[in-house]
Amino acid sequence: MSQTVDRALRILPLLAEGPANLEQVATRLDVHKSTALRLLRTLHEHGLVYRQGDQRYRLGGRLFALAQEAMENIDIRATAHPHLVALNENCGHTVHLAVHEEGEVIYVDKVDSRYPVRMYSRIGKPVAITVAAVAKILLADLPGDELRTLARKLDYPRYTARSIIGPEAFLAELAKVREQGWATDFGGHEESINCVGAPIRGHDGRVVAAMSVSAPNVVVTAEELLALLPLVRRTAQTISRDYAGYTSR
Amino acid sequence: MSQTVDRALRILPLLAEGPANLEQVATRLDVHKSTALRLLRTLHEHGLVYRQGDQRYRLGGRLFALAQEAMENIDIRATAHPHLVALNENCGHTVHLAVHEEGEVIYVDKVDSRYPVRMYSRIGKPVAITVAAVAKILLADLPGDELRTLARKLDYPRYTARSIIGPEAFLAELAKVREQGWATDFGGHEESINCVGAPIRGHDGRVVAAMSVSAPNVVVTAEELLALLPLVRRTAQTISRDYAGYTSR
DNA sequence: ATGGATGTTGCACATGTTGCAACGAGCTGA
DNA sequence: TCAGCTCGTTGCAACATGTGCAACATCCAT
Repeated sequence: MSQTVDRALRILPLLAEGPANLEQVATRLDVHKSTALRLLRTLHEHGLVYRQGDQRYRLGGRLFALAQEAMENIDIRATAHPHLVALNENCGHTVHLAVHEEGEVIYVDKVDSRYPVRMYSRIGKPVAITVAAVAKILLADLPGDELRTLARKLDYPRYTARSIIGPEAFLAELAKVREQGWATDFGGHEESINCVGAPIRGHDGRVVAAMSVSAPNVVVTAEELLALLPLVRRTAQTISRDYAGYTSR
Repeated sequence: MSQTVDRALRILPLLAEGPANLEQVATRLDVHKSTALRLLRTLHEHGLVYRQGDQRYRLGGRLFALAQEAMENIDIRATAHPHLVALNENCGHTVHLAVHEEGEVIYVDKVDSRYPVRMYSRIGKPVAITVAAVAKILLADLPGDELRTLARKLDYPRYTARSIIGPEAFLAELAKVREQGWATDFGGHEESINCVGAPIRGHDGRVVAAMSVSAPNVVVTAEELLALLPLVRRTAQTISRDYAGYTSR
């Protein structure tokens, strides 16, 4: 909509790939050097890009601070957090909380496993949308037409032999998830990692977030993890009640 | 420099305070509604802001993804991480890694305490710059004039009775830190939390990052923590060597 | 010294941004 | 049901702002 702002913002993902100098930025934006310079300066003034010693630009620290504050405004987080911690203390595994936002699913909270072998994930990281248990839960709640459109647009990377490939398989899996009210991911993202997840619902019954418990094969088998399902679902329901009571609107 | 981009970027910290509707944004930017609308739409297209159900805007998920990627480009992180983990396994306390960037100090890595009582901090969070051990270490390395300018500009919040207040006290503390090559924070930020930290240096001897070990009083006394100082300094030196060898430029 | 590569500045032009005014949608109370 | 309010959206004309150019500055290698 706004050309100038659009150009400036296109610089950010570009720099996210790695530091770049003025000319590289100008070339990739397809604008004159002087234009790129002005945009970079404006971003710099706002702390969104940082100029390192060798004159190359990279993303700046303000970005972290903003992401940080944004995270803290997500009110489901505050409600859920103590319950996630309690669940973690109870079962010892990694607990995740995720929300959906316009075609992306992102982790917004995480309580680490107490076992030395931990899975890699990080708050703020976009979730593998076609395979993760939390993603299935969140997307299963979308209206049918919107979901079909999304399913067609998605990529279906074959992370492992058990990854879900293609819109039909994905829609079928989501139908199952919607039906049963919970989801699993047994090695669909990383061979040796299993998850079980459950939805957190707002006062109107819509899914507002999803939580999951994850553990590597070397710690517990898929069956043992599945045995935790009732506990996970109970926790999700407790959070839902808490949230519905708490939410002001 | 660029008015349009400047206005657009001013929206971000504004939304970081909490969700806002079009009119609030327009008022706070001091522009017409239609202008604010166009800027918001552009930010929206890039995923930096998100429009929630009630039509209010808040910061969007792409921000997390960007911050995430930016973090992973900070190469000192990759070098330091295994050493931080090793130190954590050795002493059990929370370990932090921080860097300095234009007047701000931010945590870029963290390994959590194995004790149940953990301090609150989060990767990406700006550090309490006037009291934290890592901040003292990083700022102590700045050139004298730049440092004095900065010291005069800073706020000195009285977090606790032991917080450092005022530029003179701060500069004196930094001189001591520079002299001795390590820093502490005994309850200057939170009454019951102590830290000891050491600098990580690049090939030219300049401080490129700082690391620290933190623990609450209820777990170990300040004296016991101080006993870990040699270990912390040794780890920092190991990372420095690793980094100087590794760095390509 | 000389040449090349890259960052920076001032400026004239026209393109994109701006505020306005009018419209639309949703809500409230009479 | 309608008038009256608030708040988001749209089209447009005026002109402020962003744009690319060309010249200059700086740095490095030869």
